Amino acid sequence: MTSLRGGRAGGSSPHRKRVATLADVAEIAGVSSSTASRALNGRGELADSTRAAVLEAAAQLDFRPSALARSLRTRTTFTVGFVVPDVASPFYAAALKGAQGALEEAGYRVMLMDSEQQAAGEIAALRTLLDHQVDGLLVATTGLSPKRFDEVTGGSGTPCVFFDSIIRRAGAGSVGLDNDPGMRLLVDHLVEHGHERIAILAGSLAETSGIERLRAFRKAMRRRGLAPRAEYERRCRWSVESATLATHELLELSAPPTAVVASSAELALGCLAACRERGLSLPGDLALAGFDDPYFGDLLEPPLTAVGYDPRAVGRAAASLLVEAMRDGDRPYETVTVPVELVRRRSCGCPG
Amino acid sequence: MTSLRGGRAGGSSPHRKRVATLADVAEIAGVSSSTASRALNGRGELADSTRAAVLEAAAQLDFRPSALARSLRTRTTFTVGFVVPDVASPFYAAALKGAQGALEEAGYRVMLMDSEQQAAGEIAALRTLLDHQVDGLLVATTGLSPKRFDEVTGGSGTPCVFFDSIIRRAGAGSVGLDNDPGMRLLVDHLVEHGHERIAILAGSLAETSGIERLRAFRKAMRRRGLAPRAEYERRCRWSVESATLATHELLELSAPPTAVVASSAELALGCLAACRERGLSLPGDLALAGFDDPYFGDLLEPPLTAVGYDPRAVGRAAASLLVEAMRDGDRPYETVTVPVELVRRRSCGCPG
DNA sequence: TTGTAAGCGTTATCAC
DNA sequence: GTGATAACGCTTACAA
Repeated sequence: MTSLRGGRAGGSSPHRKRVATLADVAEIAGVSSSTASRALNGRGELADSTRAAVLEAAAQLDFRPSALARSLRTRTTFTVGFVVPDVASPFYAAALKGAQGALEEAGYRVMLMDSEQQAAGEIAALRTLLDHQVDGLLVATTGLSPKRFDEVTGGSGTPCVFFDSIIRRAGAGSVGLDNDPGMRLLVDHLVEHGHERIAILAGSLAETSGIERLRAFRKAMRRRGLAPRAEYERRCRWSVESATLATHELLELSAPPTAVVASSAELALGCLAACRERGLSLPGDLALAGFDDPYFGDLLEPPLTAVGYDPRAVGRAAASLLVEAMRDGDRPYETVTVPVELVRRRSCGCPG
Repeated sequence: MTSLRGGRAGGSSPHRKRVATLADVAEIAGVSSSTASRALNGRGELADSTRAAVLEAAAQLDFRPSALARSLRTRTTFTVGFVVPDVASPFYAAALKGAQGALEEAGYRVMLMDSEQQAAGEIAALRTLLDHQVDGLLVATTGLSPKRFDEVTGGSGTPCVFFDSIIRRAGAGSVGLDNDPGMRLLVDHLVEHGHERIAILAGSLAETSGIERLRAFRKAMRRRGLAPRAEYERRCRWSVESATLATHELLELSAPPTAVVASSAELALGCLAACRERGLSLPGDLALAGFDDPYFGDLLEPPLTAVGYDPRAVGRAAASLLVEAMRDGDRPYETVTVPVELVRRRSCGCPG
């Protein structure tokens, strides 16, 4: 196959026929490039014959307009930036997929950046995206301060919609989850199973979902007459490993909890892993319920009781909000909340 | 908050200070824009004092060069296109993450497209990416013909590296998995557990991994003196649902298999789900082993025996190959194969 | 209905 | 060393 690459005159690839430009199309069609442009974009009135000629020339040359040149001129890229702490997380991957679909329908492409759960990464991502003149931003922040966020994006006026984790007083809208009711569902359910010593694997408190879920947990506990105990609140990074560690710590307490609530799918998985390492069986030795119902939640051992929601809907909603904001810069701030529901499976103590 | 948006002179956003351009920097520094450009890019020799002045002006204005304009001029975007059948699949999500890391290090950004497991989607994705003049392509093809692929990308000469699924005689390189040895590992192991009636949940045969794994399965069976039976070969789409269905069909055969090999994580999960629906218990009623070890494989019931590998390494390797190809267009075609290993857990019949 | 010309924000070539 | 000037490929007033 290397022999195929033999030809070398003019460029690295033998097949590279200099790609056609608008001027080429115009020339072949025998018109000026402005006319060609109009014909191709359906703007202005032109003679049917002219339009046909241009279209034919374009087809003949397999003309593809340069998105770069067009964007430079029109100051619109039809590209939106998507920033998440971790694309490999099932939640963000699904949200991305949902957003993709909605954006594509509206004619937008997505440029993806992974902040690696770090403020510095997020800032770099935003900078890059703005340098590329994205028309809008979809971000699940790792917890930037409003001030910092403004410093980075302030000048551009690029609309931004937050999802999952929000920056206050910033952006054109946000979509979040029903964190408070969700947590309450979890706690109430565990309490109904007779638990009182309930611990929480909380996520990073730099992020909205981390904070809100922890607060909601405390509130739900109090509402049930249960005092939240500091040693039962375990702050983790949003990773399986981090939760495994935290669960071990919890289980080594002199009065270990009888149930735990995990703030995310990763954290629930970590809890499961820790129990397996210790030879504990759920829900007998420890009951577990999580916020986030991963698509394989049903196939785990034990099947995971969790608060579920449609992660794609989150992405989709955020994308819709953004599209609206991009089309009309002066819309009021809008918030969407995606509903959640309790999925009872065995890990909490419910029958299989 | 709406009240904050009051100011209206000059634009939709009150804060939008017209972003600085190179010309602005040049003016403040008291030099021409060519000099400013050189100073900022460290090209050519210039007086230290001049460089300092330019740098200061740039800092003062918070100057950010327009990636668009630069790309238009230099014909390089430092962007690579990434095309996969389904971003939400854990494998592709992980591969993406791996590629991201490697590309970012080399100074590239990624533009992501989801082909939705369809040739049409893939073609559209490639077109869009090329319209944006990406410098390179990373694609897990859904099975385009070499001809079709060439028609779409041919003119551009843009280097392309395939991963997971390959198009023959196309692209600058590819990274795949050790499909043949992997399948053999799976089949041999099941045979050692005493199975003879082994079925396969094969993926789409339009894709390399689907075909190669099916072929490898047959080969491994024959090597063990077992004749592959047509009714034990079930072709699926790469989805949990599709595999659930196929498993039910398998189980309704008059002589159902005693073991099944799944060609991907999704397919293994589908098999698990079907068994659960039928109240069957693994590995007693049916043994299962899969190609692909999802990160939660250990926490399933039963824990999944599988051929595992590092999905991020796949992305990373593909990205490295691509970076090399982008830097030097005339490198010979290169292939990387990522090794696999058998992870014995309980679903095959091994002790927990 | 169509053409001319200016310009989007850079970098590259060539003088000075 | 530094500055004009001409692209890069497109859109869009403004003229004709």
